[in-house]
Amino acid sequence: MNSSASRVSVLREPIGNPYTGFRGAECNRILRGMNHQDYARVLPHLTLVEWHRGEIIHESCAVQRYAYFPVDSLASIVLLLEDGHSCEIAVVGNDGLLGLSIFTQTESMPSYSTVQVAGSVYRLKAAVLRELVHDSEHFRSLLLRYTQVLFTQIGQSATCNRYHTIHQQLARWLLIAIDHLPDNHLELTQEQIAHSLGVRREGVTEAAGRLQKAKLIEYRRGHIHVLDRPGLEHECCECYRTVKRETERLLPE
Amino acid sequence: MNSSASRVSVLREPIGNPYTGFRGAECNRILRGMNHQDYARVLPHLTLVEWHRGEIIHESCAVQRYAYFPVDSLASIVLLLEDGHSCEIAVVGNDGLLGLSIFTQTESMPSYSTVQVAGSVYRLKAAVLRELVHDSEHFRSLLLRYTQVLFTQIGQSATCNRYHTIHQQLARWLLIAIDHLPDNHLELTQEQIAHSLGVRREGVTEAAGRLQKAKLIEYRRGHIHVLDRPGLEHECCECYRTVKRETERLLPE
DNA sequence: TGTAAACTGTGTGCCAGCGCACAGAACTGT
DNA sequence: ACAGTTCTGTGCGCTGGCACACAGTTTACA
Repeated sequence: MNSSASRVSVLREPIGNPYTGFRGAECNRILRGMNHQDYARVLPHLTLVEWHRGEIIHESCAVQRYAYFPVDSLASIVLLLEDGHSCEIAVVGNDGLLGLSIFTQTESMPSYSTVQVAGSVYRLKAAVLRELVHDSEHFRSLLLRYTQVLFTQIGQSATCNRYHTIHQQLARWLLIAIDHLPDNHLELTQEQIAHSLGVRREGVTEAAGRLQKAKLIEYRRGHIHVLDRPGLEHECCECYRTVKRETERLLPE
Repeated sequence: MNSSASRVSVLREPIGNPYTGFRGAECNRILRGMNHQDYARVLPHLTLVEWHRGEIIHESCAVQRYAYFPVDSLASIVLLLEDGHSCEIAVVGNDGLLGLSIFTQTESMPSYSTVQVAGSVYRLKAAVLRELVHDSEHFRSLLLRYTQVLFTQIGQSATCNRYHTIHQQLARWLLIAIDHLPDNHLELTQEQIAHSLGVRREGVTEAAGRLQKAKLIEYRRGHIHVLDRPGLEHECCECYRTVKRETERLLPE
Protein backbone atom coordinates (compact mmCIF):
# COMPACT_ATOMS: atom_id res chain seq x y z
CA MET A 1 0.00 0.00 0.00
CA ASN A 2 1.17 3.49 -0.81
CA SER A 3 2.30 5.52 2.16
CA SER A 4 3.81 8.63 0.55
CA ALA A 5 1.53 11.15 2.21
CA SER A 6 1.43 14.84 2.88
CA ARG A 7 -0.46 16.39 5.77
CA VAL A 8 -2.88 19.04 4.57
CA SER A 9 -4.72 21.69 6.47
CA VAL A 10 -6.56 23.25 3.56
CA LEU A 11 -8.30 21.15 0.96
CA ARG A 12 -7.36 21.73 -2.63
CA GLU A 13 -9.01 24.34 -4.80
CA PRO A 14 -12.02 23.32 -6.85
CA ILE A 15 -11.42 22.45 -10.46
CA GLY A 16 -14.40 22.42 -12.74
CA ASN A 17 -15.49 20.13 -15.54
CA PRO A 18 -18.59 21.24 -17.40
CA TYR A 19 -18.90 17.91 -19.18
CA THR A 20 -19.67 15.75 -16.19
CA GLY A 21 -20.47 18.42 -13.65
CA PHE A 22 -17.57 17.16 -11.56
CA ARG A 23 -16.29 19.74 -9.13
CA GLY A 24 -12.99 18.21 -8.25
CA ALA A 25 -11.25 19.09 -5.09
CA GLU A 26 -14.26 20.55 -3.47
CA CYS A 27 -13.35 16.99 -3.17
CA ASN A 28 -15.65 14.51 -1.54
CA ARG A 29 -19.35 14.45 -0.94
CA ILE A 30 -19.15 12.92 2.51
CA LEU A 31 -16.57 15.44 3.67
CA ARG A 32 -18.68 18.23 2.20
CA GLY A 33 -21.75 16.87 3.93
CA MET A 34 -20.23 17.15 7.39
CA ASN A 35 -21.16 20.04 9.61
CA HIS A 36 -18.69 22.71 10.71
CA GLN A 37 -17.67 21.24 14.04
CA ASP A 38 -17.21 17.71 12.70
CA TYR A 39 -15.27 18.94 9.73
CA ALA A 40 -13.02 21.09 11.84
CA ARG A 41 -12.39 18.09 13.98
CA VAL A 42 -11.33 15.68 11.23
CA LEU A 43 -9.45 18.22 9.14
CA PRO A 44 -6.18 17.97 11.07
CA HIS A 45 -6.36 14.19 10.74
CA LEU A 46 -6.94 14.05 7.01
CA THR A 47 -3.97 13.01 4.96
CA LEU A 48 -3.90 13.31 1.21
CA VAL A 49 -2.46 10.15 -0.31
CA GLU A 50 -2.21 8.73 -3.81
CA TRP A 51 -3.85 5.53 -4.90
CA HIS A 52 -2.30 3.46 -7.66
CA ARG A 53 -4.33 1.34 -10.03
CA GLY A 54 -4.61 -2.26 -8.82
CA GLU A 55 -3.56 -1.49 -5.26
CA ILE A 56 -5.47 -3.45 -2.63
CA ILE A 57 -6.91 -1.04 -0.08
CA HIS A 58 -8.61 -3.43 2.29
CA GLU A 59 -8.00 -7.14 2.23
CA SER A 60 -10.95 -9.48 2.58
CA CYS A 61 -11.71 -10.22 6.25
CA ALA A 62 -8.82 -8.08 7.42
CA VAL A 63 -9.09 -5.26 9.93
CA GLN A 64 -9.74 -1.92 8.24
CA ARG A 65 -7.33 0.56 9.79
CA TYR A 66 -8.20 3.58 7.70
CA ALA A 67 -11.19 5.13 6.02
CA TYR A 68 -10.64 6.72 2.63
CA PHE A 69 -12.43 9.63 0.98
CA PRO A 70 -11.65 9.59 -2.75
CA VAL A 71 -11.15 12.88 -4.54
CA ASP A 72 -10.50 12.00 -8.15
CA SER A 73 -9.84 8.30 -7.77
CA LEU A 74 -12.12 5.29 -7.88
CA ALA A 75 -12.15 2.04 -5.96
CA SER A 76 -14.32 -1.00 -6.17
CA ILE A 77 -15.56 -3.43 -3.57
CA VAL A 78 -15.12 -6.97 -4.76
CA LEU A 79 -16.12 -10.43 -3.62
CA LEU A 80 -13.71 -13.21 -4.39
CA LEU A 81 -14.85 -16.80 -4.88
CA GLU A 82 -12.84 -19.84 -3.95
CA ASP A 83 -12.38 -20.76 -7.61
CA GLY A 84 -10.75 -17.39 -8.29
CA HIS A 85 -13.73 -15.74 -9.94
CA SER A 86 -14.52 -12.33 -8.60
CA CYS A 87 -17.46 -9.99 -8.67
CA GLU A 88 -17.50 -6.24 -8.21
CA ILE A 89 -20.43 -5.40 -5.98
CA ALA A 90 -20.01 -1.64 -5.63
CA VAL A 91 -17.92 1.29 -6.73
CA VAL A 92 -16.72 4.02 -4.40
CA GLY A 93 -15.68 7.40 -5.70
CA ASN A 94 -15.81 11.04 -4.67
CA ASP A 95 -19.34 10.70 -3.37
CA GLY A 96 -18.56 8.05 -0.82
CA LEU A 97 -16.03 6.55 1.49
CA LEU A 98 -14.22 3.27 1.78
CA GLY A 99 -13.98 1.61 5.17
CA LEU A 100 -17.58 1.25 6.19
CA SER A 101 -16.77 -1.60 8.54
CA ILE A 102 -15.21 0.97 10.85
CA PHE A 103 -18.60 2.61 11.04
CA THR A 104 -20.49 -0.64 11.48
CA GLN A 105 -18.07 -1.61 14.26
CA THR A 106 -17.34 -4.91 12.65
CA GLU A 107 -13.66 -4.35 11.89
CA SER A 108 -13.69 -6.21 8.60
CA MET A 109 -15.79 -7.46 5.70
CA PRO A 110 -15.68 -10.56 3.52
CA SER A 111 -15.06 -8.35 0.48
CA TYR A 112 -11.83 -6.69 -0.49
CA SER A 113 -11.38 -3.31 -2.13
CA THR A 114 -9.06 -2.30 -4.89
CA VAL A 115 -8.19 0.79 -6.90
CA GLN A 116 -9.77 1.04 -10.34
CA VAL A 117 -8.63 4.52 -11.24
CA ALA A 118 -5.52 6.02 -9.70
CA GLY A 119 -5.70 9.41 -8.03
CA SER A 120 -5.88 11.30 -4.77
CA VAL A 121 -7.78 10.29 -1.69
CA TYR A 122 -8.05 11.60 1.86
CA ARG A 123 -7.14 9.07 4.47
CA LEU A 124 -8.43 9.04 8.03
CA LYS A 125 -7.43 6.80 10.91
CA ALA A 126 -10.12 4.39 12.04
CA ALA A 127 -9.95 5.65 15.62
CA VAL A 128 -10.74 9.21 14.55
CA LEU A 129 -13.69 8.09 12.48
CA ARG A 130 -14.94 5.95 15.33
CA GLU A 131 -14.78 8.82 17.81
CA LEU A 132 -16.62 11.09 15.46
CA VAL A 133 -19.30 8.48 14.88
CA HIS A 134 -19.62 8.14 18.62
CA ASP A 135 -19.95 11.86 19.27
CA SER A 136 -21.79 13.27 16.30
CA GLU A 137 -25.34 12.38 15.48
CA HIS A 138 -25.12 14.46 12.33
CA PHE A 139 -22.20 12.44 11.07
CA ARG A 140 -23.86 9.16 11.97
CA SER A 141 -26.86 10.20 9.99
CA LEU A 142 -24.68 11.04 7.01
CA LEU A 143 -22.98 7.66 7.10
CA LEU A 144 -26.27 5.84 7.50
CA ARG A 145 -27.54 7.54 4.39
CA TYR A 146 -24.43 6.58 2.53
CA THR A 147 -24.88 3.05 3.77
CA GLN A 148 -28.23 2.93 2.07
CA VAL A 149 -26.72 4.28 -1.14
CA LEU A 150 -24.29 1.38 -1.06
CA PHE A 151 -27.17 -1.00 -0.40
CA THR A 152 -28.90 0.26 -3.47
CA GLN A 153 -25.77 -0.08 -5.50
CA ILE A 154 -25.10 -3.64 -4.46
CA GLY A 155 -28.72 -4.66 -4.93
CA GLN A 156 -28.77 -3.16 -8.36
CA SER A 157 -25.54 -5.00 -9.19
CA ALA A 158 -27.23 -8.25 -8.25
CA THR A 159 -30.15 -7.45 -10.52
CA CYS A 160 -27.95 -6.27 -13.34
CA ASN A 161 -25.88 -9.44 -13.14
CA ARG A 162 -29.00 -11.52 -13.40
CA TYR A 163 -30.76 -9.84 -16.28
CA HIS A 164 -28.65 -7.48 -18.33
CA THR A 165 -26.29 -7.99 -21.23
CA ILE A 166 -22.59 -7.24 -21.21
CA HIS A 167 -23.37 -4.37 -23.52
CA GLN A 168 -25.70 -2.73 -21.00
CA GLN A 169 -23.42 -3.47 -18.09
CA LEU A 170 -20.47 -1.92 -19.85
CA ALA A 171 -22.44 1.25 -20.56
CA ARG A 172 -23.46 1.38 -16.92
CA TRP A 173 -19.94 0.84 -15.70
CA LEU A 174 -18.53 3.59 -17.90
CA LEU A 175 -21.18 6.04 -16.77
CA ILE A 176 -20.57 5.32 -13.11
CA ALA A 177 -16.84 5.67 -13.63
CA ILE A 178 -16.85 9.04 -15.36
CA ASP A 179 -19.43 10.37 -12.92
CA HIS A 180 -16.72 10.16 -10.31
CA LEU A 181 -13.86 11.46 -12.37
CA PRO A 182 -12.70 14.91 -13.37
CA ASP A 183 -13.00 14.27 -17.11
CA ASN A 184 -14.60 11.94 -19.61
CA HIS A 185 -11.45 9.92 -20.03
CA LEU A 186 -10.48 6.59 -18.53
CA GLU A 187 -7.17 4.76 -18.49
CA LEU A 188 -8.22 1.15 -18.43
CA THR A 189 -7.81 -1.86 -20.66
CA GLN A 190 -10.70 -3.99 -21.76
CA GLU A 191 -9.18 -6.80 -19.76
CA GLN A 192 -9.44 -4.72 -16.58
CA ILE A 193 -13.02 -3.74 -17.25
CA ALA A 194 -13.89 -7.35 -18.03
CA HIS A 195 -12.45 -8.34 -14.69
CA SER A 196 -14.54 -5.71 -12.93
CA LEU A 197 -17.71 -6.83 -14.62
CA GLY A 198 -16.89 -10.47 -14.05
CA VAL A 199 -17.08 -11.31 -17.75
CA ARG A 200 -14.66 -12.36 -20.49
CA ARG A 201 -12.36 -9.87 -22.13
CA GLU A 202 -13.73 -10.88 -25.53
CA GLY A 203 -17.20 -9.95 -24.41
CA VAL A 204 -16.04 -6.47 -23.51
CA THR A 205 -14.19 -6.15 -26.83
CA GLU A 206 -17.39 -6.91 -28.68
CA ALA A 207 -19.54 -4.59 -26.58
CA ALA A 208 -17.00 -1.76 -26.68
CA GLY A 209 -16.77 -2.19 -30.45
CA ARG A 210 -20.49 -1.66 -30.75
CA LEU A 211 -20.42 1.42 -28.52
CA GLN A 212 -17.60 2.83 -30.59
CA LYS A 213 -19.40 2.17 -33.86
CA ALA A 214 -22.37 4.05 -32.43
CA LYS A 215 -19.99 6.96 -31.68
CA LEU A 216 -20.80 6.83 -27.99
CA ILE A 217 -17.24 6.15 -26.98
CA GLU A 218 -13.83 6.13 -28.58
CA TYR A 219 -10.98 4.00 -27.40
CA ARG A 220 -7.50 2.84 -28.11
CA ARG A 221 -5.30 0.48 -26.16
CA GLY A 222 -5.99 1.33 -22.59
CA HIS A 223 -7.68 4.67 -23.15
CA ILE A 224 -11.39 5.25 -23.28
CA HIS A 225 -13.13 8.52 -24.08
CA VAL A 226 -16.81 8.95 -23.50
CA LEU A 227 -18.08 11.00 -26.43
CA ASP A 228 -21.82 10.95 -26.00
CA ARG A 229 -22.94 10.73 -22.44
CA PRO A 230 -26.70 10.97 -23.04
CA GLY A 231 -26.38 8.35 -25.76
CA LEU A 232 -24.62 6.05 -23.34
CA GLU A 233 -27.34 6.57 -20.76
CA HIS A 234 -29.89 5.65 -23.37
CA GLU A 235 -28.00 2.47 -24.19
CA CYS A 236 -27.63 1.35 -20.59
CA CYS A 237 -30.08 -0.32 -18.26
CA GLU A 238 -32.19 1.35 -15.62
CA CYS A 239 -29.79 0.12 -12.93
CA TYR A 240 -27.68 3.18 -13.48
CA ARG A 241 -30.55 5.60 -13.05
CA THR A 242 -31.91 3.88 -9.97
CA VAL A 243 -28.62 4.18 -8.13
CA LYS A 244 -28.11 7.73 -9.34
CA ARG A 245 -31.56 8.79 -8.16
CA GLU A 246 -31.06 7.25 -4.74
CA THR A 247 -27.64 8.87 -4.40
CA GLU A 248 -29.08 12.30 -5.18
CA ARG A 249 -31.98 11.75 -2.84
CA LEU A 250 -29.90 10.70 0.13
CA LEU A 251 -26.63 12.58 -0.01
CA PRO A 252 -26.37 16.34 0.53
CA GLU A 253 -26.19 18.61 -2.56
CA MET B 1 -51.79 -5.65 4.92
CA ASN B 2 -52.91 -7.82 7.80
CA SER B 3 -53.93 -5.94 10.87
CA SER B 4 -55.38 -8.64 13.13
CA ALA B 5 -53.00 -8.20 16.01
CA SER B 6 -52.81 -9.03 19.66
CA ARG B 7 -50.78 -7.00 22.16
CA VAL B 8 -48.32 -9.13 24.03
CA SER B 9 -46.39 -8.46 27.15
CA VAL B 10 -44.61 -11.79 27.40
CA LEU B 11 -43.00 -13.37 24.37
CA ARG B 12 -44.03 -16.88 23.50
CA GLU B 13 -42.39 -19.93 24.98
CA PRO B 14 -39.46 -21.44 23.17
CA ILE B 15 -40.17 -24.40 20.92
CA GLY B 16 -37.25 -26.54 19.93
CA ASN B 17 -36.24 -28.21 16.71
CA PRO B 18 -33.17 -30.39 16.94
CA TYR B 19 -32.97 -30.74 13.17
CA THR B 20 -32.12 -27.15 12.37
CA GLY B 21 -31.21 -25.88 15.79
CA PHE B 22 -34.07 -23.45 15.55
CA ARG B 23 -35.26 -22.24 18.93
CA GLY B 24 -38.54 -20.69 17.92
CA ALA B 25 -40.22 -18.16 20.06
CA GLU B 26 -37.14 -17.26 21.93
CA CYS B 27 -38.12 -15.58 18.81
CA ASN B 28 -35.83 -13.14 17.08
CA ARG B 29 -32.12 -12.63 17.17
CA ILE B 30 -32.25 -8.85 17.10
CA LEU B 31 -34.74 -8.74 19.96
CA ARG B 32 -32.65 -11.23 21.87
CA GLY B 33 -29.56 -9.15 21.25
CA MET B 34 -30.99 -6.07 22.89
CA ASN B 35 -29.93 -5.19 26.41
CA HIS B 36 -32.32 -5.18 29.35
CA GLN B 37 -33.29 -1.53 29.35
CA ASP B 38 -33.84 -1.35 25.60
CA TYR B 39 -35.82 -4.53 25.60
CA ALA B 40 -38.00 -3.40 28.47
CA ARG B 41 -38.62 -0.24 26.56
CA VAL B 42 -39.79 -1.80 23.30
CA LEU B 43 -41.67 -4.68 24.86
CA PRO B 44 -44.91 -2.75 25.47
CA HIS B 45 -44.81 -1.58 21.87
CA LEU B 46 -44.31 -4.97 20.26
CA THR B 47 -47.37 -6.38 18.58
CA LEU B 48 -47.53 -9.94 17.37
CA VAL B 49 -49.06 -10.07 13.91
CA GLU B 50 -49.42 -12.72 11.23
CA TRP B 51 -47.86 -12.49 7.81
CA HIS B 52 -49.53 -14.19 4.86
CA ARG B 53 -47.61 -15.57 1.93
CA GLY B 54 -47.35 -13.05 -0.89
CA GLU B 55 -48.29 -10.05 1.21
CA ILE B 56 -46.35 -6.89 0.41
CA ILE B 57 -44.81 -5.52 3.60
CA HIS B 58 -43.08 -2.44 2.29
CA GLU B 59 -43.76 -1.02 -1.14
CA SER B 60 -40.83 0.17 -3.19
CA CYS B 61 -40.00 3.83 -2.46
CA ALA B 62 -42.84 4.11 0.05
CA VAL B 63 -42.44 5.29 3.62
CA GLN B 64 -41.77 2.42 5.99
CA ARG B 65 -44.12 2.91 8.94
CA TYR B 66 -43.23 -0.22 10.89
CA ALA B 67 -40.27 -2.42 11.56
CA TYR B 68 -40.87 -6.16 11.70
CA PHE B 69 -39.05 -8.85 13.67
CA PRO B 70 -39.94 -12.25 12.18
CA VAL B 71 -40.42 -15.18 14.51
CA ASP B 72 -41.19 -18.15 12.29
CA SER B 73 -41.91 -16.32 9.06
CA LEU B 74 -39.70 -15.29 6.20
CA ALA B 75 -39.68 -12.24 3.96
CA SER B 76 -37.57 -11.27 1.03
CA ILE B 77 -36.31 -7.94 -0.20
CA VAL B 78 -36.85 -7.63 -3.91
CA LEU B 79 -35.87 -5.25 -6.67
CA LEU B 80 -38.36 -4.82 -9.47
CA LEU B 81 -37.30 -3.86 -12.97
CA GLU B 82 -39.33 -1.76 -15.36
CA ASP B 83 -39.90 -4.76 -17.63
CA GLY B 84 -41.50 -6.69 -14.77
CA HIS B 85 -38.55 -8.92 -13.98
CA SER B 86 -37.65 -9.03 -10.34
CA CYS B 87 -34.67 -10.06 -8.30
CA GLU B 88 -34.53 -11.13 -4.68
CA ILE B 89 -31.54 -9.47 -3.09
CA ALA B 90 -31.88 -10.63 0.51
CA VAL B 91 -33.94 -12.76 2.82
CA VAL B 92 -35.03 -11.67 6.28
CA GLY B 93 -36.04 -14.19 8.91
CA ASN B 94 -35.82 -14.66 12.63
CA ASP B 95 -32.26 -13.39 12.76
CA GLY B 96 -33.03 -10.00 11.36
CA LEU B 97 -35.52 -7.24 10.95
CA LEU B 98 -37.38 -5.65 8.09
CA GLY B 99 -37.56 -1.89 7.91
CA LEU B 100 -33.93 -0.85 7.89
CA SER B 101 -34.74 2.46 6.23
CA ILE B 102 -36.19 3.60 9.55
CA PHE B 103 -32.77 3.04 11.02
CA THR B 104 -30.93 4.71 8.15
CA GLN B 105 -33.29 7.69 8.44
CA THR B 106 -34.12 7.52 4.78
CA GLU B 107 -37.80 6.66 5.10
CA SER B 108 -37.90 4.37 2.09
CA MET B 109 -35.89 2.16 -0.24
CA PRO B 110 -36.09 1.38 -3.94
CA SER B 111 -36.78 -2.27 -3.10
CA TYR B 112 -40.02 -3.76 -1.89
CA SER B 113 -40.45 -6.59 0.59
CA THR B 114 -42.82 -9.50 0.47
CA VAL B 115 -43.67 -12.55 2.56
CA GLN B 116 -42.17 -15.84 1.39
CA VAL B 117 -43.28 -18.01 4.26
CA ALA B 118 -46.33 -17.12 6.33
CA GLY B 119 -46.05 -16.92 10.10
CA SER B 120 -45.74 -14.68 13.11
CA VAL B 121 -43.80 -11.48 13.36
CA TYR B 122 -43.39 -8.74 15.94
CA ARG B 123 -44.31 -5.33 14.67
CA LEU B 124 -42.91 -2.07 16.01
CA LYS B 125 -43.85 1.47 15.10
CA ALA B 126 -41.20 3.43 13.27
CA ALA B 127 -41.23 6.21 15.85
CA VAL B 128 -40.43 3.80 18.68
CA LEU B 129 -37.56 2.30 16.75
CA ARG B 130 -36.25 5.74 15.87
CA GLU B 131 -36.30 6.88 19.48
CA LEU B 132 -34.49 3.79 20.61
CA VAL B 133 -31.87 4.24 17.90
CA HIS B 134 -31.45 7.81 19.06
CA ASP B 135 -31.04 6.94 22.72
CA SER B 136 -29.25 3.61 22.80
CA GLU B 137 -25.76 3.16 21.56
CA HIS B 138 -26.01 -0.55 22.24
CA PHE B 139 -29.00 -0.86 19.97
CA ARG B 140 -27.38 1.23 17.25
CA SER B 141 -24.40 -1.05 17.36
CA LEU B 142 -26.65 -4.08 17.01
CA LEU B 143 -28.41 -2.65 13.97
CA LEU B 144 -25.13 -1.62 12.39
CA ARG B 145 -23.93 -5.16 12.69
CA TYR B 146 -27.11 -6.45 11.15
CA THR B 147 -26.67 -3.91 8.39
CA GLN B 148 -23.38 -5.49 7.53
CA VAL B 149 -24.95 -8.93 7.54
CA LEU B 150 -27.41 -7.69 4.96
CA PHE B 151 -24.56 -6.18 2.96
CA THR B 152 -22.90 -9.53 2.87
CA GLN B 153 -26.11 -11.22 1.84
CA ILE B 154 -26.79 -8.83 -1.01
CA GLY B 155 -23.22 -8.91 -2.22
CA GLN B 156 -23.23 -12.67 -2.19
CA SER B 157 -26.50 -12.66 -4.14
CA ALA B 158 -24.86 -10.53 -6.78
CA THR B 159 -21.98 -12.97 -7.01
CA CYS B 160 -24.24 -16.00 -6.99
CA ASN B 161 -26.35 -14.54 -9.77
CA ARG B 162 -23.27 -14.00 -11.87
CA TYR B 163 -21.58 -17.35 -11.49
CA HIS B 164 -23.68 -20.13 -10.08
CA THR B 165 -26.12 -22.57 -11.64
CA ILE B 166 -29.81 -22.78 -10.85
CA HIS B 167 -29.04 -26.04 -9.13
CA GLN B 168 -26.62 -24.40 -6.71
CA GLN B 169 -28.84 -21.40 -6.18
CA LEU B 170 -31.81 -23.60 -5.37
CA ALA B 171 -29.80 -25.52 -2.79
CA ARG B 172 -28.69 -22.24 -1.27
CA TRP B 173 -32.19 -20.84 -1.19
CA LEU B 174 -33.60 -23.93 0.52
CA LEU B 175 -30.87 -23.89 3.14
CA ILE B 176 -31.40 -20.25 3.93
CA ALA B 177 -35.14 -20.80 4.15
CA ILE B 178 -35.10 -23.73 6.57
CA ASP B 179 -32.42 -22.04 8.67
CA HIS B 180 -35.06 -19.50 9.58
CA LEU B 181 -37.97 -21.87 10.03
CA PRO B 182 -39.08 -24.13 12.84
CA ASP B 183 -38.90 -27.33 10.78
CA ASN B 184 -37.41 -28.71 7.61
CA HIS B 185 -40.59 -28.26 5.68
CA LEU B 186 -41.60 -25.55 3.22
CA GLU B 187 -44.94 -24.75 1.66
CA LEU B 188 -43.95 -23.29 -1.66
CA THR B 189 -44.50 -24.15 -5.29
CA GLN B 190 -41.67 -24.38 -7.77
CA GLU B 191 -43.19 -21.40 -9.51
CA GLN B 192 -42.81 -19.30 -6.38
CA ILE B 193 -39.23 -20.36 -5.83
CA ALA B 194 -38.45 -19.66 -9.45
CA HIS B 195 -39.82 -16.18 -9.03
CA SER B 196 -37.64 -15.63 -5.98
CA LEU B 197 -34.53 -16.81 -7.76
CA GLY B 198 -35.41 -14.84 -10.85
CA VAL B 199 -35.32 -17.92 -13.10
CA ARG B 200 -37.83 -20.00 -15.08
CA ARG B 201 -40.12 -22.41 -13.35
CA GLU B 202 -38.88 -25.20 -15.64
CA GLY B 203 -35.34 -24.57 -14.46
CA VAL B 204 -36.44 -25.11 -10.87
CA THR B 205 -38.36 -28.25 -11.84
CA GLU B 206 -35.22 -29.70 -13.35
CA ALA B 207 -32.97 -28.72 -10.43
CA ALA B 208 -35.46 -29.88 -7.82
CA GLY B 209 -35.80 -33.18 -9.68
CA ARG B 210 -32.07 -33.71 -9.42
CA LEU B 211 -32.03 -32.87 -5.71
CA GLN B 212 -34.87 -35.30 -5.14
CA LYS B 213 -33.16 -38.05 -7.12
CA ALA B 214 -30.13 -37.53 -4.89
CA LYS B 215 -32.44 -37.96 -1.85
CA LEU B 216 -31.53 -34.52 -0.54
CA ILE B 217 -35.07 -33.27 -0.67
CA GLU B 218 -38.53 -34.67 -1.22
CA TYR B 219 -41.39 -32.71 -2.66
CA ARG B 220 -44.91 -32.86 -3.90
CA ARG B 221 -47.11 -30.11 -5.25
CA GLY B 222 -46.30 -27.15 -3.08
CA HIS B 223 -44.55 -29.01 -0.28
CA ILE B 224 -40.84 -29.43 0.11
CA HIS B 225 -39.04 -31.46 2.76
CA VAL B 226 -35.35 -31.16 3.27
CA LEU B 227 -34.12 -34.68 3.98
CA ASP B 228 -30.37 -34.34 4.01
CA ARG B 229 -29.17 -31.00 5.17
CA PRO B 230 -25.43 -31.70 5.05
CA GLY B 231 -25.88 -33.17 1.60
CA LEU B 232 -27.60 -30.02 0.48
CA GLU B 233 -24.81 -27.89 1.88
CA HIS B 234 -22.35 -29.96 -0.05
CA GLU B 235 -24.32 -29.43 -3.24
CA CYS B 236 -24.59 -25.70 -2.85
CA CYS B 237 -22.14 -22.93 -3.52
CA GLU B 238 -19.93 -21.18 -1.01
CA CYS B 239 -22.27 -18.18 -1.02
CA TYR B 240 -24.34 -19.87 1.64
CA ARG B 241 -21.43 -20.47 3.95
CA THR B 242 -20.01 -16.99 3.56
CA VAL B 243 -23.24 -15.37 4.64
CA LYS B 244 -23.72 -17.86 7.45
CA ARG B 245 -20.23 -17.26 8.78
CA GLU B 246 -20.66 -13.49 8.73
CA THR B 247 -24.03 -13.76 10.45
CA GLU B 248 -22.55 -15.85 13.24
CA ARG B 249 -19.60 -13.54 13.58
CA LEU B 250 -21.62 -10.36 13.86
CA LEU B 251 -24.85 -11.18 15.60
CA PRO B 252 -25.04 -12.16 19.27
CA GLU B 253 -25.27 -15.89 20.14
C1' DT C 1 15.06 0.70 -34.54
C1' DG C 2 13.79 -3.59 -33.77
C1' DT C 3 11.97 -6.97 -30.57
C1' DA C 4 9.20 -8.38 -26.89
C1' DA C 5 5.20 -7.60 -24.43
C1' DA C 6 0.72 -6.10 -23.97
C1' DC C 7 -3.60 -5.21 -25.94
C1' DT C 8 -7.46 -5.90 -29.29
C1' DG C 9 -10.13 -8.44 -33.01
C1' DT C 10 -12.21 -12.57 -34.73
C1' DG C 11 -13.63 -17.40 -35.25
C1' DT C 12 -15.32 -22.00 -33.64
C1' DG C 13 -17.69 -25.09 -30.87
C1' DC C 14 -20.23 -25.60 -26.55
C1' DC C 15 -23.66 -25.11 -22.87
C1' DA C 16 -26.87 -23.09 -19.42
C1' DG C 17 -30.80 -20.99 -19.35
C1' DC C 18 -34.73 -18.88 -21.93
C1' DG C 19 -39.40 -18.83 -24.26
C1' DC C 20 -42.93 -21.48 -25.74
C1' DA C 21 -45.96 -25.43 -26.03
C1' DC C 22 -48.31 -29.04 -24.26
C1' DA C 23 -49.24 -33.32 -21.54
C1' DG C 24 -49.95 -35.51 -17.33
C1' DA C 25 -50.65 -35.45 -12.29
C1' DA C 26 -52.63 -33.81 -8.09
C1' DC C 27 -55.48 -31.28 -5.63
C1' DT C 28 -60.29 -28.43 -4.77
C1' DG C 29 -64.93 -27.60 -4.47
C1' DT C 30 -69.61 -28.48 -5.40
C1' DA D 1 -67.51 -38.25 -8.45
C1' DC D 2 -66.27 -35.26 -11.66
C1' DA D 3 -64.86 -30.86 -13.60
C1' DG D 4 -61.94 -27.24 -13.27
C1' DT D 5 -57.79 -25.46 -11.67
C1' DT D 6 -53.21 -25.53 -10.33
C1' DC D 7 -48.87 -27.65 -10.30
C1' DT D 8 -45.12 -30.47 -12.39
C1' DG D 9 -42.58 -32.90 -16.29
C1' DT D 10 -40.64 -32.76 -20.82
C1' DG D 11 -39.32 -31.45 -25.44
C1' DC D 12 -37.59 -28.09 -28.98
C1' DG D 13 -35.26 -24.33 -30.97
C1' DC D 14 -32.75 -20.12 -29.79
C1' DT D 15 -29.32 -17.03 -27.79
C1' DG D 16 -25.83 -14.88 -24.80
C1' DG D 17 -21.87 -15.75 -22.90
C1' DC D 18 -18.06 -19.13 -22.16
C1' DA D 19 -13.42 -21.46 -23.24
C1' DC D 20 -9.92 -21.75 -26.26
C1' DA D 21 -7.12 -20.49 -30.20
C1' DC D 22 -4.70 -17.44 -32.83
C1' DA D 23 -3.79 -13.23 -35.73
C1' DG D 24 -3.06 -8.43 -36.00
C1' DT D 25 -1.86 -4.04 -33.79
C1' DT D 26 0.13 -0.78 -30.65
C1' DT D 27 3.38 0.47 -27.26
C1' DA D 28 7.55 0.27 -24.40
C1' DC D 29 12.19 -0.10 -23.99
C1' DA D 30 16.72 -2.10 -24.80
